[in-house]
Amino acid sequence: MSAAREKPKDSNKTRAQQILTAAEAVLVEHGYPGLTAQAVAKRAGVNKALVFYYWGSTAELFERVLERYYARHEAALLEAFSVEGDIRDRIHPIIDAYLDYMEANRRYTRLVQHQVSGEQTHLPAVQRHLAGLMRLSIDRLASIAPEHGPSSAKHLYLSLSALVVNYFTYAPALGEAWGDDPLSDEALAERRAHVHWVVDAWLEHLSRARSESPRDPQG
Amino acid sequence: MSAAREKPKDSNKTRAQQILTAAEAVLVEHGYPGLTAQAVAKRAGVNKALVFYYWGSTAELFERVLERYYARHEAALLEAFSVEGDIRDRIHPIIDAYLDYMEANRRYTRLVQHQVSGEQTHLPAVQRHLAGLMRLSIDRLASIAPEHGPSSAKHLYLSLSALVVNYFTYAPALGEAWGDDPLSDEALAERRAHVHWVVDAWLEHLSRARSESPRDPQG
DNA sequence: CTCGGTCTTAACCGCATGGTCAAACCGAAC
DNA sequence: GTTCGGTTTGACCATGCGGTTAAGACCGAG
Repeated sequence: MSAAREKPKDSNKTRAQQILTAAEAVLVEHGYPGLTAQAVAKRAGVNKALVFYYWGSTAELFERVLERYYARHEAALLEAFSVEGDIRDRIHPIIDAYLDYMEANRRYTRLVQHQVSGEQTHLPAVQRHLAGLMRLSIDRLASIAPEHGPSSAKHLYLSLSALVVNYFTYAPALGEAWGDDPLSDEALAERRAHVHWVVDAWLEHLSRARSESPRDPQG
Repeated sequence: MSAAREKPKDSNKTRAQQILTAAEAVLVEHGYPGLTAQAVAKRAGVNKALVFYYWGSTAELFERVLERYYARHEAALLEAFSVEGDIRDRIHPIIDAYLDYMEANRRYTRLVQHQVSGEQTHLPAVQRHLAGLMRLSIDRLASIAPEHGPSSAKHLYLSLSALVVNYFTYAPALGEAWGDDPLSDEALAERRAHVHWVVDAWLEHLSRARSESPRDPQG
């Protein structure tokens, strides 16, 4: 078995990676229904059969791309949470880091939303990654939110990501309802301020509940 | 032109309405990609060509179903808002009515989410309806939230619907992350309590901001 | 019973899809 | 230069799609 032809003629990437990158581009541009073997092949400048030669099926290809995204997502979240000191003092930088990542991956955001709201076919993959992200966040939020109940960490995490993710999901549809572009720098900054505002409201409400009924920190 | 055959042989519905109902069922069960003429025809127990005879195209069929949903949505929202007195006292019943509707239409919720996060093809319809709903809500929330800024009514509305809608969107994916079924009665009740909790936090934060800087109610 | 419009159907078309395959290509080892 | 094995290709297949069409079934009006 001779080694694979070592000829990185195009940006020193292997053919398989070229195709994966092309798939990524196609996916964020045209969504899951647009992720056809033909489209990927054309984008990568290769024959359609090569897609199957290297990746077996389009479903496999999709899962790999999704895996990439979630790996980055988890890394970003981990890094955001890696601040020191009381989380109450650091929560806003964390939120900012989360928002930064989401803004940078806004097209993925819509894609994942699309996928998770769609068929059950690829649900297991999403499920697996989502569970990891949630466990991670709940763990880090344990010191400021109860484990169970209406103000529990899992609800707060879910709501926070809903706040952020849904904005990008609905952005294209908001064009008419709002006067200006929801994805302009100004609009994004205002949304960011809103998220911070919401988090402040939560923290305030959490601490007030704690001070009013110190016997029952479980909420 | 003689009148259409007045023979409601099957649950006194016209053929066109039977097909529309079938399309609705297919849509909420298999999503937009599953809404094929064949599937609808099979569901309705009629020939495939009939779908086109009555509705022209599958796209047209989809829009009609969506229109139905949004009409109901807007009606539910209007009725929820039709309470009297200070909105601050009535906000919780309103939220409950909103949640009631969403719970009753949870499959639609995922569908709309799926659609709005998908291709641009059917965006205009979603856009039109969404704009109406948003205008309505902002109007009713004007007395408790500023018109612009981070705590403005439009952000609050968007965030509130995100809280509610995303829960159903992600419900299937939450199975692994949470121990119990996110759609069980208990889980739904807890989520409902969470939404109320969030709204309370918002109201508190809003009134505090107002009392702290009464000169600038614009936020 | 016939007429005429409405409804319904099977058969068909063109197209794009995911996926396969055998043959051709090509650099390296001998 | 010839063989060898990984790589690449165009041609091909079955399937399902949206949509059309022409012919017939049905049924009330005359």
